[in-house]
Amino acid sequence: MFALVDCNNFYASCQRVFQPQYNGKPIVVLSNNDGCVIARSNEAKALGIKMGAPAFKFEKEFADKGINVFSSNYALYGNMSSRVMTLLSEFAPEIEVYSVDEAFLDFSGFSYFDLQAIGERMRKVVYQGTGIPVCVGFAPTKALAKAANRIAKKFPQLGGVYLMDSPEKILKAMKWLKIEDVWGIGRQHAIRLQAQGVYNALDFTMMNSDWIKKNMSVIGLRLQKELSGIRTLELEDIAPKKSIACTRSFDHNYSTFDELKERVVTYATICAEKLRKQNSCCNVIQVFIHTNFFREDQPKYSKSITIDLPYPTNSNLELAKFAIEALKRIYKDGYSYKKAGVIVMELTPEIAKQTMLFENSEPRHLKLMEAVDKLNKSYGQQKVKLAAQDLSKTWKMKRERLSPKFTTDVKDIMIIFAK
DNA sequence: TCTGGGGTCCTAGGACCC
DNA sequence: TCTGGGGTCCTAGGACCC
Repeated sequence: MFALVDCNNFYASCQRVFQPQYNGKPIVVLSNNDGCVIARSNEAKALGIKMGAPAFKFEKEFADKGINVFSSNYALYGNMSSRVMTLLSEFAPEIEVYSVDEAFLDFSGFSYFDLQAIGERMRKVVYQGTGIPVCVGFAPTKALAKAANRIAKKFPQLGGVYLMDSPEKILKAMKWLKIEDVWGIGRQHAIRLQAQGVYNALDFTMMNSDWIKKNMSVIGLRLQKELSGIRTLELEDIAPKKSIACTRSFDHNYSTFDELKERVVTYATICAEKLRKQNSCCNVIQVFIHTNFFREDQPKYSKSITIDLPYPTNSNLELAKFAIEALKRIYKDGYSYKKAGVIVMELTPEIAKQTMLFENSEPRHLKLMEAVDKLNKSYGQQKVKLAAQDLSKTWKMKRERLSPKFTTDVKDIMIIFAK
């Protein structure tokens, strides 16, 4: 059996851990720039707040309904996530951290154990150790464990744990699970499947597999097997990333090359830093810029460019240089830009860099970057910058309702007075 | 005024090779 | 009248996930 453990309304729950006055109250968490809703507590869901709702359109509704709004605080969520995962990893020999708020655990060989009891114990231990509520679904395949978890979440009377351990239970669940809620079926596939008369997971398992292969590729076929109880997916190891990105919307429109250059250079250095963290170099860099897609009253422009690098690198200086080069080739005067991004691809291990015929094959700026990373680690992100990042400018993301970083910043650690 | 960010995988079709 | 066959690699685009 696999278990899928998923944190309930994760970001919203993180906000509550150190601010228990919001327990039982509706809260939402906004994306970067306080853009749109990306997490909701159950109370907020019940009040009809939709995922992805743009915050500025719902200001009034938030106020009227007494919904508490938070800017996203990724430092807090990341740290809470690793605490949850550490606790979970004690329960099974293998764990796959599938995302920031969920993990698969492999319980094969546990046939003489009481999985229901183990599930309940996981919930208790995680809640006690972190304050984060989780739900647990057990099933013979990963796709079914996803379904079991959904059932544990949807039916509170189950106590947060659902053990899908018999063909009857699987059948019942597959009848209940709507096709659009199946893990791996997105909007497009759901529409096409419904047109074929497939409305739930059971219909899908009984479907002609030629149609599935043709319209959903081998991924669809695998999913069909998974839902029929045939195991095709195993736990996956943590692999180094194949691409790394840093993309951001701006708090207001930018129109000059220099403003964009400052942003793009900063994004490039962030990519470089992430590369060094996983000991990779990149061989390709992509830069894009675009105007605000939502504005009908402004001229639209969107362009991206991909550049092959002459040598693999993870140096801030090198990547900044190539990013500026790329930006020069796509920047056009006369537009108001809303977003830019840098993506690095074709990653290779730092040690396996190809020796160059005409270039010095020594990895560039290795020592320098090591020093930069050390300084930034001690004194804070982006403390050491490139001159092209315009030191006088302090670029700010809109984060008007940011909570303290309760667990990752000494200044924000709570002080408790005991009488 | 104000609408997120970061990933993965698969396929078809074109270019190219011998 | 007649114009091969068998491959590989790369890219763009589409789908999905959190």
